[in-house]
Amino acid sequence: MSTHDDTGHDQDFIPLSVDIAIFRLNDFGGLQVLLTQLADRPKDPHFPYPNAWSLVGGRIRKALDPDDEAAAHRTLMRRTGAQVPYLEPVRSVGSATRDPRGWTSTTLYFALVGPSFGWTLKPGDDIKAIEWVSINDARLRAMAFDHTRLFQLALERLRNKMSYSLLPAYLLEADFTLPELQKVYEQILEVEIPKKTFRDKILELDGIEETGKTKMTRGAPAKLYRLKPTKVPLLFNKNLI
Amino acid sequence: MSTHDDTGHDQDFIPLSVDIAIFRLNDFGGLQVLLTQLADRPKDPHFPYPNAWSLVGGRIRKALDPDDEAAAHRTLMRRTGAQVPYLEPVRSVGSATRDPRGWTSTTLYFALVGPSFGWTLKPGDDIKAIEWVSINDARLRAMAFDHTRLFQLALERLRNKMSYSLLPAYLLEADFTLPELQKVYEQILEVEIPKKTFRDKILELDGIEETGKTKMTRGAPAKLYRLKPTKVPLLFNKNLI
DNA sequence: AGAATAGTGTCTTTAAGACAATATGGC
DNA sequence: GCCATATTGTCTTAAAGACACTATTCT
Repeated sequence: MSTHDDTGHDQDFIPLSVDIAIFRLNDFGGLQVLLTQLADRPKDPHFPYPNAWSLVGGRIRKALDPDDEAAAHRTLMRRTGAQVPYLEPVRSVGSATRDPRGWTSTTLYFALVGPSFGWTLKPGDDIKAIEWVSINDARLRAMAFDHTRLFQLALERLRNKMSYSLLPAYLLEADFTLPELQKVYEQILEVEIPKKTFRDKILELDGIEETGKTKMTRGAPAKLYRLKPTKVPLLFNKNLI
Repeated sequence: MSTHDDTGHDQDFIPLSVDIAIFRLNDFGGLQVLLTQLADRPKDPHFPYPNAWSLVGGRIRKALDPDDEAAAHRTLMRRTGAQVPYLEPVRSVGSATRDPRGWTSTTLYFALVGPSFGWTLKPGDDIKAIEWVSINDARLRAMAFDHTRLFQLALERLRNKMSYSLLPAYLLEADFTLPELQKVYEQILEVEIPKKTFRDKILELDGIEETGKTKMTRGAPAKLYRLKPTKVPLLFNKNLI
């Protein structure tokens, strides 16, 4: 048996969607996620969550999406008008109960964008508002469908993976300093990391390189680094924290 | 927008399946995975992979499966007649090309079973044979659909996760000794671990407890341990290796 | 000059690993 | 007793962390 079974009953076709937890840092270094507010839909009295907030998401369209990652990119493009630099699948959730109208399945992604991500937030017929929201915002605790749990899964994956990878670099400009990078780790993981240890481990990883430029701050100027052009963000063999 | 979009077109319903990489150890400690051989289906000339080997899998059935994990359990039960002690989702893959007949999506799981997993392998109309196969077996390199890649993803997840968790305990009897556990790590990760380091880290984790019994070997008897009854297999804060 | 921050060096503490010592069974 | 293996203890080495020192820029 496999994916494919011609004995499959017609009634077993299931609506498939993607939902994306897209993260950025606000001007003070706080982590935010992009939420959309579902419209009223007066013409659709069975729509279960009018006015509720949800992650960015949308149905997979066979004709438009060669694969599920393409569906995620298309959905983000539709709402933000820009291409995200980092996108990875977290997991899929399918059940009879996550949508009161019946069996559905969604694939959850998480995305990271830097401060100069060139988005233009685009509501639409089905979306009343779209907004960057702090990860402590109360709206995240009462979202449509199972999106509260999806958001938690995405945040957990982000925290987990950043403790052994250079992922947080995608939340900064392409050129960044080590003190900036350290602050991102400390802010999101809510820990303090000894400066020496942090620098030694990051540099030993050999996943970033000097740009030759420096960035002025209030004190001494800091060297600017960039990610080396590898496909995958480099992984620590031991945890950073 | 969300999982749910009443503007979704009928032609965007997509066949959904689960595929499971179920692992066990053979009598010599080698890792094996359960494969099925797809039947001929002479009545179905469009079936793309007659006689090919594949992971255990099947269509999700709305009427039978409250959620995707239930579908995985039901599919495993159908082929092995037994309940697996450990099952976790790896990721979903959906694309227009993974099945030549059109857009499909599957959720990949991996499962671990111990030596006394009470299975009875059950072929069927659509399955010609079902067999435990060493992870080096050539059939794994030429499976139906994208199952070769799915298998690699599952194996990668297993190797990755066992380096910071007690997962390998699920490949042993409920009561196991530390030398047995160490051999599983070493076998699957293909590394040697210093005995003292291994024991110290495993015990410090506090995820296993002594049963009070011992197991005779060729030399001195070894203490038997069992997993403490926590839901989640305990995670190391630093990698084991 | 003084404040603020970047980057480095040194010493202490902690963890990992090598290796030996002891213990317990089967034969 | 002898062999094989389990389990623990000790010492060495390596990594992590505390902390101080130097360097650079701005005011």
